[in-house]
Amino acid sequence: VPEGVEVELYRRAAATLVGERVVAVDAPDAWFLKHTDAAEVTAALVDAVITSIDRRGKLLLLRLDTGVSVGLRFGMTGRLLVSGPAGQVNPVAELRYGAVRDDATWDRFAARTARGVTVRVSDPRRLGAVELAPDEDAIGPDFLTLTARRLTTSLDGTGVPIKAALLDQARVGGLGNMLVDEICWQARLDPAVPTGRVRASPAGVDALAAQIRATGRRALRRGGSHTGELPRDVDAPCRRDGSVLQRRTIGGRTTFSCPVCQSEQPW
DNA sequence: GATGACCTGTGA
DNA sequence: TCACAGGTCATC
Repeated sequence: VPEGVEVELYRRAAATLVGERVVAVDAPDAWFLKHTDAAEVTAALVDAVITSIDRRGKLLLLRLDTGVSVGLRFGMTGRLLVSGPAGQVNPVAELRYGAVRDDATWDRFAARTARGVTVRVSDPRRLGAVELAPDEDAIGPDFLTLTARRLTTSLDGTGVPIKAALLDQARVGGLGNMLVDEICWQARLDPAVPTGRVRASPAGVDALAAQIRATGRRALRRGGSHTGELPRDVDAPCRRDGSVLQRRTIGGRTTFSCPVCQSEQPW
């Protein structure tokens, strides 16, 4: 599943596109284009030069010399594939999650540059999106550089479970279901604990911010948000104490946690 | 603030 | 055959 970790890997893979002029666009799936259509997105890209490629949370941004930015979202199953003139596919294509096949009917969006580099979004489930000039300010501080100070602001006074707060892209950008479960497990924090209780402890906010950064960096190093130590299996034992993991729905998402080592406030 | 819809491949 | 996966958004 493409969380911020995967999108960061996509960004690095796509860095080869910087400085390239776009010569062709293929946008065969109108449903995938949000607040725009194939003609408009083609007009925005063709003849423009890609000046930089940025990431805000799970949003990938192709910035153009025209001042326009094209936002790519990957939903649950979207992948970014970059291929050079020789046709080789970028290693990002090897990432393991969900479907690993590369079916041409899943192609939702593609752009080709003058030198023959192609960037392509493949998404079987069609939950991703392409958007012109997306609202970048709607995304909170990034999970890889999150400070305790900014996390404190993001956790302002509510009783929502801490997991739901961390999944809220307006509060923290880039975290998805799997990474949040892993972060809570690493922090020995019950994902159901009210956000206000975490915020009330400066030491807790500090530790949580550090854990978010550390877990994010580790997942990045290991190549994906699915590489954590917390098993996502029914009846799987906790790696720390061997307890049978608990499976619940929190924040509308399937949640795994250890009923023993994550049951008490660690701070 | 919680819930369901969106979408469709996957595996039981 | 059908529940299930989960990022995002609309609606309750």
